[in-house]
Amino acid sequence: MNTRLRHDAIVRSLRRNGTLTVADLAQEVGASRRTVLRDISALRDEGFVIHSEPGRGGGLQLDPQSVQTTARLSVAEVFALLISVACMRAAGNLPFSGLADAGLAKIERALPSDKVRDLRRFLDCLYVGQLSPQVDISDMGVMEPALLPAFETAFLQRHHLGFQYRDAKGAVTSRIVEPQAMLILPPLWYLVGWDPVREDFRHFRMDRISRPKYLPNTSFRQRHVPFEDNIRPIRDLPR
Amino acid sequence: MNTRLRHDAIVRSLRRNGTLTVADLAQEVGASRRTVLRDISALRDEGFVIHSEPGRGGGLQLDPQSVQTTARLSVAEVFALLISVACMRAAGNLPFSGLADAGLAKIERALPSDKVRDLRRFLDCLYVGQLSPQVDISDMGVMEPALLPAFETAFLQRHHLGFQYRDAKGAVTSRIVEPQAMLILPPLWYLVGWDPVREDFRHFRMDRISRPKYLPNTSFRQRHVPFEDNIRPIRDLPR
DNA sequence: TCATTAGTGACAGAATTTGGCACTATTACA
DNA sequence: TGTAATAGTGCCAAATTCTGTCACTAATGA
Repeated sequence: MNTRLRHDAIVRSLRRNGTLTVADLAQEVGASRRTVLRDISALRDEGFVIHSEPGRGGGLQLDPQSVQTTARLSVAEVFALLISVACMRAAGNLPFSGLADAGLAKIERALPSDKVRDLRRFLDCLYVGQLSPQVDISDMGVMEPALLPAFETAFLQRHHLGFQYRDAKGAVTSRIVEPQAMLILPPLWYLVGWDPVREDFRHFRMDRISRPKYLPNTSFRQRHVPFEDNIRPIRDLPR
Repeated sequence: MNTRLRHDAIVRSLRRNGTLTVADLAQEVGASRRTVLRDISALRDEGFVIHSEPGRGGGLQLDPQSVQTTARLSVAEVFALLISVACMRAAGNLPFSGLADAGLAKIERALPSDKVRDLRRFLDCLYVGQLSPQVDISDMGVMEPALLPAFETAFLQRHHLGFQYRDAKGAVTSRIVEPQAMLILPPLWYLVGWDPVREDFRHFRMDRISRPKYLPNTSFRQRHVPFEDNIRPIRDLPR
């Protein structure tokens, strides 16, 4: 039996049985008493809280609050979680956000630092407002999955972003803008872009954008976007 | 050097240098070419996408999108993340939720199954409505951190829940209820409880509850709560 | 006082990992 | 076309790590 598998088996067994002696555990996982003790020591090093009592009637007990889990997450998945929690927090008075932050901070800490820097730069351009205007939900489209990656790339690389836009009357036009920010007024998301042809800022409802595509042959110098006071970036992240 | 450490070193090195040959990597991490090749194979098994080109000028290249991170999360932290994403999804048309779900599903899969069962039972009692009534945000209090754990325990163990409640006029009363559900109408959260004294359901704004405490000496048989059609449980979770 | 339990240290044997080597397949370049 | 450079595989012995055994200490309850 693999060391890792044995560690898992020990944690499971402790969770199931409450209190166990080292000898019991050794029999259960099919290893020697010495090995189990070494495993317990390793688990404690990894952050599991295991109480122990020597003497008659003693044994080991796992603190259930310390039960932990691991998972390998890709950068995109971490990013999605990050946004979810940041929005939740920015959007209102929500419980758990402290705990969720703690969890995210742990995940984030494990990411390579340049990726974190990119994530933060990207989050700098996300703004959240207090409440959405009253919206007919049935009218809402679905945001294209490709939109966010395209926006992220265009924003970070300072490239122009092209797309098809369907306005409130249903008319479709082709647009090319310099992406400046994203504005979240739940449940609506807006893309804020500088339109170099019209020489003005424009807000686009993100569920009305289709076929987004960044244009790698173009580039621009980033500007600051003037936003109202009650809109704040969701920059305010764990740690 | 530990196998795990070497794997991390290889990933870091590939990220930093873009393209590297196996020989370069071997020198960098201080291991033999054969060992590095074995490590690459192991990393691929773990989900890292590593492109390779044989022949002159070839080498290895790590797909940056596949960079992964691990973290150990406690059950409470996973729970908090779970709620965040579930609420986000229930509250409206949001991007990323697919990705966030995928990340959460990975985390959840690694949890002990009895904990997952508890989480799901608890989430069954959470309901989310479409939009909040217009609320004076400045009037909103802060939810007590102890409230959720107390509610969770009371709900799962079917114990009564006692607390102090401050109504809209500011009058404070002591309440004891059988917790039935939680209702989320962002940004407000409500506790739905059966009041055995008044023999009726009562809704309590959670930011007006203080000193929550479950009463382990009491118990009750759980009832179904009649809810309107436009309120749906946020049960609809990853996987 | 005694049986029972956690915990430590040392050491030999078991198991796993590592390095070296010979090999194949692929590619760029002269 | 030939040659050097590269990824990748299989095999085996050496190096390293892990495991079990044993002897021990300390703490606890009966």
